[in-house]
Amino acid sequence: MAVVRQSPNMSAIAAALGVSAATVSNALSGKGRVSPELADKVRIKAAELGYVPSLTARALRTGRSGVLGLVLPDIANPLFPQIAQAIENAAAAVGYGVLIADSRGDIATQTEAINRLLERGVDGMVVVPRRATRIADIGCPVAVIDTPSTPGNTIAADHWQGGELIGRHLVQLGHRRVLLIGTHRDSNVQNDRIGGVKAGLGPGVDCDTLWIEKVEGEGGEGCLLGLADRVAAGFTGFAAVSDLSALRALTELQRAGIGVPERVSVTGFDNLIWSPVVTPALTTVRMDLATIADLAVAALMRAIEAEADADGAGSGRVSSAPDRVAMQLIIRQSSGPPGPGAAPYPAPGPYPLHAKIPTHPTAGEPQA
Amino acid sequence: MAVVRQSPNMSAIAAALGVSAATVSNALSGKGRVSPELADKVRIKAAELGYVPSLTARALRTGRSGVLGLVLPDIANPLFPQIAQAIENAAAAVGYGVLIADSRGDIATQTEAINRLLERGVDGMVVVPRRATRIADIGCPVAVIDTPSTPGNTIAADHWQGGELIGRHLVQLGHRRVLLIGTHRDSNVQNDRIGGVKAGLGPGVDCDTLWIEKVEGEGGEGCLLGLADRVAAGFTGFAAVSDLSALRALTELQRAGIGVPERVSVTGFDNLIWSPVVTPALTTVRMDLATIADLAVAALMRAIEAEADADGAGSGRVSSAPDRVAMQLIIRQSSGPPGPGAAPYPAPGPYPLHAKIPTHPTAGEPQA
DNA sequence: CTGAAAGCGCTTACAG
DNA sequence: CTGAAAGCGCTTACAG
Repeated sequence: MAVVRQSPNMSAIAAALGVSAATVSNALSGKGRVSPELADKVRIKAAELGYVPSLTARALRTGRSGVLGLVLPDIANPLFPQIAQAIENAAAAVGYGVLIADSRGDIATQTEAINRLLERGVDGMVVVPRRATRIADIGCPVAVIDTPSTPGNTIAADHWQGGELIGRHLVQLGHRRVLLIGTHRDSNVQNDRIGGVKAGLGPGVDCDTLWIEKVEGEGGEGCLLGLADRVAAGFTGFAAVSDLSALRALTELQRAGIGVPERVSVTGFDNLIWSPVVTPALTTVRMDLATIADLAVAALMRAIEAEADADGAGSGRVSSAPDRVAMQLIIRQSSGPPGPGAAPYPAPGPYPLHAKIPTHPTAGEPQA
Repeated sequence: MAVVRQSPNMSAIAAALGVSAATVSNALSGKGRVSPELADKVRIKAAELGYVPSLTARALRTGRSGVLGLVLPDIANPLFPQIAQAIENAAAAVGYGVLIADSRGDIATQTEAINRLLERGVDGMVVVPRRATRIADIGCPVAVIDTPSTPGNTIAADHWQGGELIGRHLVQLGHRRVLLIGTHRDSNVQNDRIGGVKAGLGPGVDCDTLWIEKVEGEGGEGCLLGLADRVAAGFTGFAAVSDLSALRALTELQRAGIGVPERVSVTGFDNLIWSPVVTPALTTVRMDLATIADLAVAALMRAIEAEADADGAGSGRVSSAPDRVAMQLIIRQSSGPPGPGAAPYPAPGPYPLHAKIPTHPTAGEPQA
């Protein structure tokens, strides 16, 4: 029962050329020791035959799989797509593949997920730890993306500095009473962001923090945050520590008839997909995920190299020189001067119509 | 230069027990041919030594990698997390790993992504094709998740039926003039959904379709859809074909001072993360992604088996008996009877305060 | 500059 | 019921 071969192997190329497999290997890997002419012939023949190297065989031989694991705290997190995309790109750029593992927000599952990845022989892994979790030393290099203030962190966005950006922005707008909105008291990311916002606001601003303990759970649905009361109490700035909370705040305020941004400002974090399209568009701050991913992968590559050289298990958390990358403020319409009439905000209407309205839209065919 | 061994191999177990590696293999795989007692001894010794099988070696030997590829049209799609999670879980349940590939919404990149996966030796792949794209036969089994009406589709949510659910809901609420909102004319998914909504609304309802051509591009930001004019023109139902568009519609209407759901209803699609938390919470329809993923993976497993048996390349698109799975309507506050005062919707206030407000919130430490 | 040989860790006919 | 042997496709010292 011969295995179905999808493409020729090195021996086939070697046979076709009357040389040895070792020579084909050397020629293709470009590690020298083969005359330029022969190397060319080999390359040409390989292309001609549609040769695709077996990464599995290479992995078995070299002990390196060429695969990185990505474990995320909660795959349902709206930030996940961006992180996954950034890591996948960074990994692909250095010839690595990415195996995903979902930890479903659960600590036990996170450990299982890591083990599954280990069994599959990943050379290293990127983990975005579930909040309030530390990653133990496992059998391979690990790059942790959390916050700069977390022990064991490898690389992360500078959440504190991002918070400062928001704080300064709000104070410049003239806000003097700001409500911070977070969802998880035990999240390092959120605490850093909140610390940063307060620092950015400075001592002259009165602020309070509202923790929405379970934004997702049953009962979280449709439960209002009491923001209208806050407005009545004099709050004019609402700085959510995530775009999801910001959206929640924005819609609640609008629903209560409170003008954003004429009367109050709302800001978020992370520049999630909806932030540019809601009305008013959400002021937020974004992470440079591409850079973070590049640095995380680079750190992993260094550790993997080192492990191979040192022969000893260089496994463990990996660190890199700059452990934080700056966040960037994106000012949109949801933040403006406090108080009625303070800003010349473009009134809602007339509405520019940028979309075409077909008279006879085409529909797909039903299959029933 | 011995490779760093993280765990003993079969030979080590065999040596420790004075038996052959073949016997260890047979005992561990449970494929019989080993006395129960010996098998037990082997298992115990394996556990004792912390044996972890090398999936790479197994892959090389059997020609099966135990890995599935997942290629997504646009990893930034907010639905991605749910799909990835569902596929990862379904795959893990049958002992498979999942390698991701990002096609960045680009057709050429989609092909590259597929090739990268192929080179890594995936046994099969799940692809959610970019809209208006067909997946050519590649060298391995492929499960396509698109729409039941798309040729080559393996399994998908019944988008048309989901649309019908929305249509019927709106017509029951009394809406007689409905605006459908979509973003991509060439999307089979959106066209099926729109067809379904129209079918559900029936002939008695007047409807029109608004295509927001580039919701993401520059210039899409903050550009209003002219919904207030639509309301003035008598539209009371706004059925978006995605929750993102629904959110856009909802906030635009709110911003214009139009009460949702007292005056108009807004509905979405997909039950994305924000739909339960906005105010008013979004009525939407959800796919049963877990079932879809299970069926896709099961179809792939069958094809992989068949390929091994048939010896010939059974590669190509895979089909399964039921190619569609029903969608489920989730009624929330954003949809209600049309016209002012028609519904006893709970007025915005007094606000129940379900969140605790700490006096001295703890902040993380700045690292500057 | 090129080749023969060994070996990564498994699984699988085949013999005993 | 158990073992010796071959081999998946590579890479890497080591000889020539």
